[in-house]
This record gives sequence, C-alpha cells and structure tokens, in this order.
Amino acid sequence: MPMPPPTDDTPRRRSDGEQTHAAILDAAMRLASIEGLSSLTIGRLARELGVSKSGVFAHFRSKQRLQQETIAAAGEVFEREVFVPASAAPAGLARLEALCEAYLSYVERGVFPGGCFFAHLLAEFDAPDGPIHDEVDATQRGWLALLEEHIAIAQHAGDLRSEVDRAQLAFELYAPLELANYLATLYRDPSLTDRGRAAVRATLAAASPTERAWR
Amino acid sequence: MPMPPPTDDTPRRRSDGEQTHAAILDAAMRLASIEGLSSLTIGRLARELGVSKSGVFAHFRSKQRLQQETIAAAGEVFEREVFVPASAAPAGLARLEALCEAYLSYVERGVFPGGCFFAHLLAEFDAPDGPIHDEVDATQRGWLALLEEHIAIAQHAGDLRSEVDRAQLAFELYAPLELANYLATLYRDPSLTDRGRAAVRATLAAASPTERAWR
DNA sequence: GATTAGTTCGCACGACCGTGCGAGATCCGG
DNA sequence: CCGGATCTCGCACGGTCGTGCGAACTAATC
Repeated sequence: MPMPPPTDDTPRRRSDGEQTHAAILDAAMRLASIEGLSSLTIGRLARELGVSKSGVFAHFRSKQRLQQETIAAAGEVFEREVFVPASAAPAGLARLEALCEAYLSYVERGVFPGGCFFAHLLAEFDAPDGPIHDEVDATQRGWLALLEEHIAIAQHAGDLRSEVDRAQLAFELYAPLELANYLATLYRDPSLTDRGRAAVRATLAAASPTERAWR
Repeated sequence: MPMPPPTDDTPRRRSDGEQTHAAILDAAMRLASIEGLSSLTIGRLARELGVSKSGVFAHFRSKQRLQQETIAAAGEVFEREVFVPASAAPAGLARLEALCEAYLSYVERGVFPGGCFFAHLLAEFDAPDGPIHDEVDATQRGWLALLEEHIAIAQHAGDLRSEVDRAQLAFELYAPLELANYLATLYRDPSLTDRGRAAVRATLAAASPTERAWR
C-alpha cells in the first residue's frame, strides 16, 4: 500500500518535494541543536515527521549530505537572526555592540531549542574528525575575524584604544557570548544572557579611550 | 574457544578484574572527551581494548552505569589535576587565580585528548534529558559557586572591590576558561590558553581595589 | 584434588542504523 | 488521454547497538 492517498483533501501540489525538503531540514536543525549533529538520525527524523525512512533518505542521498545541508540551513537562520539585524548598525563600535546584542537576543529568544546551533557544533567537532570539522573551524574563525574587523574600524574611528590587541579583544567579547549560551540552555534560564550583556559592556568599557573603565 | 589462555607468559594475577575495570574507564574518558558521552559505545570500547563486548559489559551491568562511572572517574581526574594544585594557594584572591591557572594548565597539557571532559558534557547535555543532565547542572553550579566563594573571601580581605557582583565576576572568569578550552581543542593550538590567561588577568584587574584597571 | 568465586568468552536476541531498489501514486506537458 | 517526472512508499540487506546467558578458564581455599 504505497502512499495511502494523502487522506487530507488538499491534493498534492506542485513541487511538494521542496516543502518536504525544507520541513526535514527544519526538524533536523531542531534536533541537532538539542542532541548534536551526530545523533541526528534518518529514522528518527522520519518518525518525527510521520514519513517513511525512504521518504527522508531520498531527499539527501547520504547521511553526510543531510548533515551538510542541515549546517547550511542553520547558517541561513543564523545570518537572518544575527548578522542581518546587526547590519543595521554602522560599521565599527556600534556594529560590534550590535553583533553581541544580536547574538544574545538570538540565544534569549530560543531560535534553536537547544541553544546556538554552532556553539553545539563547536563542542561536538572539536576533535579533528572528518570534513565537518573543517567547516566548524572555518565558521569560528570567520566569526572571530568579523569581530576583529569591527574592532579595527572602531580603533581607526577613535572609539576604541588603538593599543588593545584586536584578537585578544575579540576573544574576550566572544567568551561571555558562548558561556551565556551554554548556561542559558543548561539552566533553562534566558536571563543568563544578562550576565553576558554586562560582561560585554565591561570589556568594551575597559577598551574605550575614555578611561571610565570600571563598572 | 572461550579465553585462549592469555598467550603472554604473565599469568592472570589477583584481582585482574579491577585492573580491567580501570582500563575500561580510562579508555571511556578518552573517548567521551573526544566524541561525547553519548557516542560512547560498549562495542567500540571492547574493540579498542581488544576484549569482547561481554567482557566490557560484565563490569557495568548497563550502559547507564558505564556512563555514570565514567563521569565519576573524570571527576576524580579533574579534582587531581585542577582542584588539588589550586588548593596549594591560600583561600581568596590567590586561590581564585590558582583555580583559573590550574584549569588553563589542565587544558594546555591535554589531560583529556578532546579538551575538558566536563565542558564537553556542558554542551552535550544542555537540553533537559535524563538523569545525567542533573549531574552536569550540579557540576557547573558547583564550579561557579566555588569561584564565588573565593571572590567573597577576597572581598573580605580587601583584595577585590566589595561592590562587584560576585556571581557576575564568577561568570566573567569562567567565560574565557571555557572558550580557551574549546578553541584550543578546535584549533589544536594550546597557546590559545594564553588568551584565556590575559582575559582572566584583565577581569581581575578591573575588579581590583587599586584602580590600575587597564591592560 | 575437589570446590568455589571471579573473570572473560562465544553466541543469540531484538532494535535501530544507513543504504538501496522497485513500485505505486500523483502531477504536468503534450 | 497518455507518457514522463516527481514523490513517497514498502521491503530487504548488512552492520552495530545494548543486553542476556551459559560455559570455559584461572586462582585461591579447603
């Protein structure tokens, strides 16, 4: 009995496959952000979507493709939820603050139910395994490079002291964002992001040219 | 052909089981720190140790017990590698610095090949699943509480300003430790821990009563 | 030397994994 | 109305998982 006619009245529409494809990736992102990309399972996805395993498998022709497409899809979500909002701010210090705030807001709003998708990947593929490791590596370097870029602009604009080490400051801004993400998810308490906000504020204040570098 | 007599000349010694038990936990910690506790597999452990699956399984009578004993064993390693060295410093600011330094050193020395075992758990069980989540939760709260405790002592001793929010400062100290761990493992570059050291130093300087709060 | 406790073995079970294949169901262009 | 595309299906495969069981072997005790 292959395909017990869709039962619901709406007949199969043009390009039903694209819809399914997107729905699968949606569920995959949700699952992977909670339990990790490697415990993403075709059978489980199928069950969750009320679809046969073959129905899922046919859309990606290997598990690896499924994983890669899931990462790509999550990348688009991240771009939409973090990069785009932050881009409203002018390049430099304002953009730097906007990036941090956009990240914390994205954690706070629970865009992914298991916390930041990429933070999860960072922890999961921290050991040098397979091709996904390189992708994660590049993602992290890109994020840090973006922060550094705006630090540099802020320095040239005189909004940050020019002696501060850019890579070090990027690290110090990123650190509280990550920890806020992990603890907010672990404790199920989005208010943890306020700790992140305070930390970012303090770090930027310490790097500001006006020496009001205390909380 | 069960048990092809141990082949090597050394005959089975008293309490061979305890040795095996410990060897299994050793391999389990190694594996779990790299690939996560949930991809810890009895079959894989057995293969890695050149032993039958039953030979592994018999020592723990369920997978859950294996996982719990692995966490406990890693806790002992952490205690030996971080808590004990730090305890040499007097309580308060010195202990606080010693704890951060001990953690970074433990990351740097690669005590676990996949980076800090507990940081991995923090990321892996950030979603509320099962009994292990509670254990991870408690571990993290304990670590933060320990930092807070020595912050309080340092404040009473006048080594840190008494107005600073203890929980916030603990968060700001923990954040660079975690990120240093993740990036050092991801980039295979232990020198990342120096970023963590600099961040800790800056954060403590900003909280110090003498206002030399710049890098 | 027989007994006993302890350790590891082979083997089997059901469940789930990723992957393939052929077959129906539906839709679209002719 | 017909023929190809497109989806999704059921089914089957080999592999690995966690878990049990009985048996073989060793070392220590009587």
